[in-house]
Amino acid sequence: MKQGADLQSLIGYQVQRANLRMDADARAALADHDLSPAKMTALILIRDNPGCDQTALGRALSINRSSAMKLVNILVDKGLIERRPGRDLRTNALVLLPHGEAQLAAMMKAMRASDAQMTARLSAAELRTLLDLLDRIGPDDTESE
Amino acid sequence: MKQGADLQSLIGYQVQRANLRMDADARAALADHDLSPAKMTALILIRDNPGCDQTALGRALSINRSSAMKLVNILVDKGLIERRPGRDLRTNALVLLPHGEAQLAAMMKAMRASDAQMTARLSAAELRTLLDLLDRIGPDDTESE
DNA sequence: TATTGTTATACTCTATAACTATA
DNA sequence: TATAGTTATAGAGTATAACAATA
Repeated sequence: MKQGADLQSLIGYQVQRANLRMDADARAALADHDLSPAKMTALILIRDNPGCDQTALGRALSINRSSAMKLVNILVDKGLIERRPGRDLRTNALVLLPHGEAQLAAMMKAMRASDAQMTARLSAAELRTLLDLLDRIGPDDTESE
Repeated sequence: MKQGADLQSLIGYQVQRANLRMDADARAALADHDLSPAKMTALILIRDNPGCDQTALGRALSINRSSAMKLVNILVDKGLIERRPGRDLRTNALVLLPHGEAQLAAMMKAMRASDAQMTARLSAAELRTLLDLLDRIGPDDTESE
């Protein structure tokens, strides 16, 4: 299939294509671990923010409370995290359990290998440049200045 | 929420974040047009490859025949494309209809504006660099040499 | 045998709306 | 009033498995 000039010139489309390639490889790398890349991200966020509540986790993952609820249920059912009493009687405090920590370590290893393999054709300097450019993608703020 | 070193160093994660930001803006830009970015991409591919069949379209979009079928049904129902007799009696030839062409033009305009707005903080040279780096993300081929 | 389209079914992820308890 | 969690329900998008027609 021909990919015309319209598609080639859209940055958003090319970012999406790159993301699809990386995500497919990451999913394959995690296939043995029974968790999607997004669920692994959730585990990392909970580990790095112990005691966070579900709503905050959802915000960090760009999903709403209800979706965060489902995600947390799955991780709890698998014995990877735990809900503990939170800072008031409404909130849960999420913590990573030892089992989750162990599984996360194994997944991170597979994920790093996938990441390195997919970016093997870029030098360290190019990777730094890429991260910088990606980070600067976002709404133009000139109107609010 | 803290975003620890593990996440910051994963290129795949940062590509995904950038993609999420651009996709959200693109969806908002297309909200009036009743078609997702992926469906707009399908229209572009059909326009640039008139007479292509559903399976080829699916391959270009990284979805299987069955999913392509559903997508094509939606575009046909909206009067944007048409199934015509293909190169043999098994295949359909997909073509963009005038109505689809008009809607695609309007969507491209909105999409280009969104794309430009989200990349406004990058210079033309930086955008070229970004496209080059993104294009080089993919499986390392060294073992097959 | 292989391929294209098609249909039925199911799964994942996400969202909305409403409810409860708490603040 | 506002917020956190919860539940029920629904929609989009995708996949698998099977079948018919055609190659």
